[in-house]
Amino acid sequence: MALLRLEMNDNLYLRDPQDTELGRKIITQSICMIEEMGLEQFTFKKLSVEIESTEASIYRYFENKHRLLVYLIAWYWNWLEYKIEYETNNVVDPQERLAIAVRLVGEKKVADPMFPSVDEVALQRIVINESDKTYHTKQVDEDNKEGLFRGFKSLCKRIAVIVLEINPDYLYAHTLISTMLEASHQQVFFAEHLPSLTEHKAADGRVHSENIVFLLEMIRKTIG
Amino acid sequence: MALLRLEMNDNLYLRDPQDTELGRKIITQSICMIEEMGLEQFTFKKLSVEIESTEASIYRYFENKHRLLVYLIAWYWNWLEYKIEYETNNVVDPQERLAIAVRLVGEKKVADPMFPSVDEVALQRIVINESDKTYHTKQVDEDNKEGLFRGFKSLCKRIAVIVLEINPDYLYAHTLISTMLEASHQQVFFAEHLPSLTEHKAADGRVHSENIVFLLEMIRKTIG
DNA sequence: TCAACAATAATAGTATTACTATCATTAAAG
DNA sequence: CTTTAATGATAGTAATACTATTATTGTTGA
Repeated sequence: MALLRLEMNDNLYLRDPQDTELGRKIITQSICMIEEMGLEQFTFKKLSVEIESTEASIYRYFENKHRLLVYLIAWYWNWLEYKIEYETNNVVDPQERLAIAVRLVGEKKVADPMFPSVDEVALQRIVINESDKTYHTKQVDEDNKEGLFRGFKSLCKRIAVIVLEINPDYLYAHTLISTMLEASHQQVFFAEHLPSLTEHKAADGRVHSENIVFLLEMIRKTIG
Repeated sequence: MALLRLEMNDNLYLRDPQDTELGRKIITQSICMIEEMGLEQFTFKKLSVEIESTEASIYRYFENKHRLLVYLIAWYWNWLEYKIEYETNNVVDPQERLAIAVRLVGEKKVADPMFPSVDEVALQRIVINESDKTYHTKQVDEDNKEGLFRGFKSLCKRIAVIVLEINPDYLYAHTLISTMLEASHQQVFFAEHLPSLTEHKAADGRVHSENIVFLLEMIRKTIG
């Protein structure tokens, strides 16, 4: 199987981590550590110890840990969009394409052999736990100008377009889809930590399948 | 007009800030500062300078700045629930009660003279920008056990009950309402900072009214 | 009226974090 | 085989998130 590389916005990094051994180690190990200890406990110092490198070297790849997080999350959305594109290709019925997209967004991910340096399972957990922190900052607007959130916006648009194909008169396609994208991880978090906020059950992977049903039904009924 | 005091969970603070002059100054000034500079830039040191007190004194009220944020957000949800209770009292039609609740959740807030030490306008901005940070931490579960999120959960339940009155067979009442509560501030944030994610327009207070229309319609159609 | 008690102020100090800077070493490319 | 790019080693800084100690003030109630 040929190895792919997702095209990432230049501004996400100082030096492209996909280019070097050290870069890939940064990605692999940071995913592992952020998932385990959470973003706040994670530091470049700790990471440098794990990968047997130095803080200074990591700083040559990413300006700071926020940028690294944004990179990881952006990678996830790019990957998801690629998968959606791939799996909806040649599917003519927009209802069916919508169902595929929602399933791909909501399902529990498994490792993708196409990208051996990325643990997609752990990365999805990071998205569930930390992704909102990428834009809830004082510098959102500058970060946005630099295109750091293009992945998420592009994914939202792609699904919104399907919605508009189904019902061209629906006024809130992007609003609805960004709401559902957020709910796709928020509800998993709620099921695990604040279960009274949702009917979904965290046990096994039930949350994901229940959530897919919920989200798809919500979209279909809402757009009529 | 009689001054009220919202009943807050004891675990939210070390010493009740509503009891003392200094406590109220902490609340008033921290709302102002967090809104202005964002949670990350905000520190107890800076706050102590503004209120002409000391870090140590503030630490006698709140364990740390995260707890202070949780307190403020909890206050907001308690306040909202109180308003909903008040305004839906004696309204028999559940559809009408739902509409009132969604309007109160989504509308742009104005200062409530009942609580002079709280700037509700600024506090709503904090909810929009920072509220997700209250639970996206490693200690969610302990915090939740201490009841720190009771306000939000209680509000969610109250509206979910209305949904179930309208359609007792709907399976995802809490899921849908927690989704809509999140969307109620997320969409405002998007309109202001990532406008391609939403049809809502940030100009004036349009986001709020457009969002109310969107959210109510989404709920109504989804529950059938 | 005074004692004692609670709240706060003043001050200092610590460990950790999030960097920045400098210079030495290694590895790869021309 | 030399130049240069990447990395390593090491050091240092300002800010943060606290904790601790002692002094001062203001209130209460005996």
